[in-house]
Amino acid sequence: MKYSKATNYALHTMVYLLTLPRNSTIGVQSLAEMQNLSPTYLSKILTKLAKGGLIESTPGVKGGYKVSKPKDEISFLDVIKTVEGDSNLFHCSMDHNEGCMIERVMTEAEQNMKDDLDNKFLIDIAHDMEEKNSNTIKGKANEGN
Amino acid sequence: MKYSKATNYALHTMVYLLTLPRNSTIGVQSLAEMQNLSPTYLSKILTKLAKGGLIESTPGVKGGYKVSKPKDEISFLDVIKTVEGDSNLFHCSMDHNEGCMIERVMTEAEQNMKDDLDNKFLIDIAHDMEEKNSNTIKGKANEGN
DNA sequence: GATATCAAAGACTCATGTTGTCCTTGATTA
DNA sequence: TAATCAAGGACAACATGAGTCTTTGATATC
Ligand code: SF4
Ligand code: SF4
Repeated sequence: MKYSKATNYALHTMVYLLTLPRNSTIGVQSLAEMQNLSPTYLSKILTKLAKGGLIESTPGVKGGYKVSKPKDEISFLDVIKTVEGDSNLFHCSMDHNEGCMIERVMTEAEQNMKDDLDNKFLIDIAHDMEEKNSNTIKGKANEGN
Repeated sequence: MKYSKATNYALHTMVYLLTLPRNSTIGVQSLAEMQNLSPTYLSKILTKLAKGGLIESTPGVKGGYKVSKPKDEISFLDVIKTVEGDSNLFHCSMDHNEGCMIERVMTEAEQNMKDDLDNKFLIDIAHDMEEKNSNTIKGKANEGN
């Protein structure tokens, strides 16, 4: 019962993408270097994020990734749901499920967490990181046209 | 990122134990039968619950398990923490952890879930199950002396 | 049009954790 | 002493996560 590392990578990548100027892109190569992990693995995660509509990718020489939503609308939950999936933490396989109290309590509690995560936005983290940009991750992005 | 089956088993077992009359015990054999699972596996879970102080076990012929706390004080969180462990869902291995915003957001959200789970008590589920005791699990307990 | 640069995707391996079994040990009651 | 209970270690089976390698396909630049 833990968040996967992929979620961690996804969050950091998204935060970094939010610090980039509008219309500039950055490749998976650079993104992977910053976090010291394999480009191919990160690529799979980014593909997920792209399919989830959070980022978009352009192939080719000056290609790369950039966010594809208004920067202030991307919540933690958006990222987590995309990477981890959006099924419930607790689910019972039994079929007499009619108004099961246990499942209900568990799901309601989980919803509290999700509600909170849906109200925390990555842009705030990005701003915070930019302020104390001392030891934060850095990379070179492609200039936007 | 899911609750383990062990948590499910633990919750159901605890709920059932709460329906038993004071000072009566029931063996892992019967408990396992009700839930259609192996006694030895359930035994490990129950041992965890025992070490966590939620239940206590007495060996020997008329032995078995019974709750070892006031029945109305056992929360969902008590059980979950004992089975799943109480570490955080999100944890970053980096050491520049000084006031990390990401981890903070994630942990705070998790805390909301935990707070809720700590305010939901198993005894209420047990009462609810007793009311509509139609299709609920049943077993024979040892009479209390 | 050839080439370099990018993402996407499938197949695969490796690590880890969950789930479960088997067998032994040890305590308690009858 | 024998039957009945839990505790625990060792192990196997399985699922999932984590990561690598390689191929394919799209795009821009020259
Ligand atoms: S009571 Fe609820 S959690 Fe338990 S077996 Fe039935 S549906 Fe599943
Ligand atoms: S910013 Fe926070 S979550 Fe990210 S690497 Fe640093 S400590 Fe970990």
